[in-house]
Amino acid sequence: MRIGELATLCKCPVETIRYYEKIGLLPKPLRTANGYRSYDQQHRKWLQFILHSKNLGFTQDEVRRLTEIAHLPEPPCLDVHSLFSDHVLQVRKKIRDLKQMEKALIRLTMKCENGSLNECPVIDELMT
Amino acid sequence: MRIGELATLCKCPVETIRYYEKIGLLPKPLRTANGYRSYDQQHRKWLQFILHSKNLGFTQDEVRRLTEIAHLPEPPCLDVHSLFSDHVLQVRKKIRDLKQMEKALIRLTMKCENGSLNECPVIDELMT
DNA sequence: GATAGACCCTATAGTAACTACAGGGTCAAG
DNA sequence: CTTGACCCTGTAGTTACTATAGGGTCTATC
Repeated sequence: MRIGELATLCKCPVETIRYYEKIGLLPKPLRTANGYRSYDQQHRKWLQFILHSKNLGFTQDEVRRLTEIAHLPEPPCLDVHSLFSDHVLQVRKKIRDLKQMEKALIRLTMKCENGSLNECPVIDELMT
Repeated sequence: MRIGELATLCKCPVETIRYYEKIGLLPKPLRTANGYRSYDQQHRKWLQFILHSKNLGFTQDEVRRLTEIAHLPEPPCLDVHSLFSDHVLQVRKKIRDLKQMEKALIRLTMKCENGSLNECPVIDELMT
């Protein structure tokens, strides 16, 4: 199948597929006589793998490590597990940080009294 | 005061201060005879304002709008309020998305049974 | 046989929000 | 008079793409 078909199948822009190939995340496909990329089902699986990992919030670097593990003949489950549990911790930290942010934002908007004031106390507080 | 002193006062790298000046977030300071930047207390307040806004998760563009409002003679509280409440919604959406992620990650790590398996079912699932 | 339109190709530049050089100048202390 | 800590400008690198320029290919239709 050609790149456009793979793109619609995986709901991923064509440029992104070429990009993943360029940075070595997705294995290079064969080329037809006219130079077009030619993909098979295995490529589809690899791309799916990358996209799902991204969806779970893994960075390019982490995805790279995951794909390296996945390409091994007998992927060691333990390595996958440790990558995942590290990542869960990071995600939890982000959630905590965002909740802090939310609290701070709400505290400040309270000072505004729904924006009914003429002078803005929020700006003053942000400057100090 | 010179850029290094401002940097240590605000706990912000020197390069970042120059960067904020370049993109027009921080007003250009006066220069001493030898070309060094010379900052006063007002600059410190503006920089503080930018840094605090970033800490609350505002993007550069939002910070720009906030600083524009803050630089007005009578900053309209209503505008600040609407920027803040929009932002709270975005933050909440991010929290929801991350919680989804966390759930999916945990469901997958469960499949691993603490990495004790020889074959990795997580990799298989990510490919489909 | 010409041409329009939908594909495909490469290579480069742009985005956010900085950070890290390279290659210089200034100034006070020893 | 030189060492070291500052300061300057300008450019390139980072992440994870997206967009554009400038072309080639293939199929259908007039």
